[in-house]
Amino acid sequence: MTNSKTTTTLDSLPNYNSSQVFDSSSYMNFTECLQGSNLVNNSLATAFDLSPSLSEVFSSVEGSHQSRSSADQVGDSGGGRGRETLVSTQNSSEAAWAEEYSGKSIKTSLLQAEDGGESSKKVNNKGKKKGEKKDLKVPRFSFITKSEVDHLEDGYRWRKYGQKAVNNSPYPRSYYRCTTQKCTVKKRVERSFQDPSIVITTYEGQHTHPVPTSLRGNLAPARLFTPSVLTTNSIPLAAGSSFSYDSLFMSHMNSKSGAASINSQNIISNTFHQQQYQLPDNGILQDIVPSMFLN
DNA sequence: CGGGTTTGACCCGCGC
DNA sequence: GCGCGGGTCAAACCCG
Repeated sequence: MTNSKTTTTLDSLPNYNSSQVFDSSSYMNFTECLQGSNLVNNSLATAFDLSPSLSEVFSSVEGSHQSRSSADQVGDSGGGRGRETLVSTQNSSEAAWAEEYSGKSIKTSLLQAEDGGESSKKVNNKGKKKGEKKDLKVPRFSFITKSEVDHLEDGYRWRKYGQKAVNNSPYPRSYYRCTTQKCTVKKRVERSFQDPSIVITTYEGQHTHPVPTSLRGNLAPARLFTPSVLTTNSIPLAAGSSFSYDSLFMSHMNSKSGAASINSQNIISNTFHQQQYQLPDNGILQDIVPSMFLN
């Protein structure tokens, strides 16, 4: 675990039609999403920068509604517009995307699945607390990583609470929970059986606390997506400008829900606060933005 | 000893 | 109704 550089390409939702993929109400704003997914508060930065073996990342966002049937969400997806098709439901996705990506360079895409169906169905109705079901939308954010290590360092502390064998795969799926009290974020990690170098990480929920300072010193937000991490060709934003992921996210949501497609102007001007991140001067990050949300 | 991991059992929803 | 598979629990175990 020491080689590779991380190259990430954010594309867009592989499998869905932009016009129907989202139900904005079901998604949290991007920052939340990222935060919940450890992507913002330095987590991914950690992963990208500090995880030696990480070489490529593929990401996706899922807003989950538990109510949807998997057939619903996955079903029609039929390869959204010429992009890589990536079935978001993880159970069946394995083969699907392994197939898709094996042999090709993996591109990072912001995949939004309305819940990825996969686990949403059962979610948590453990016999114990049946009174309270956490049915509501559990925001999910998943990404594919080409890494030799399964559990990427993301700044948060996790406790493994389970492991299951995955169908048709020699690699097990591990379940982690954030160790911070009252934080219900979960993370699921599994490796592609077709391409063992690929790891699928899915975050569920959002952290209710800041990243536990510590682990790796301080990681500046700007380093979140480092130049080496991102490569993509898409609509550029003004380099050096700061933006809010939330804005982007919301814009995306809007565009998804029927509104006109977003434009960088929108993205930058909208403010949904929370954290704002500085775009690196080299403009790399700017590339990622539009591509993440335009679709 | 506290905190994390392992692992088999259990729960539950879904499809047949 | 039943079996399957995913997700979670929790006791046992490990480790610093």
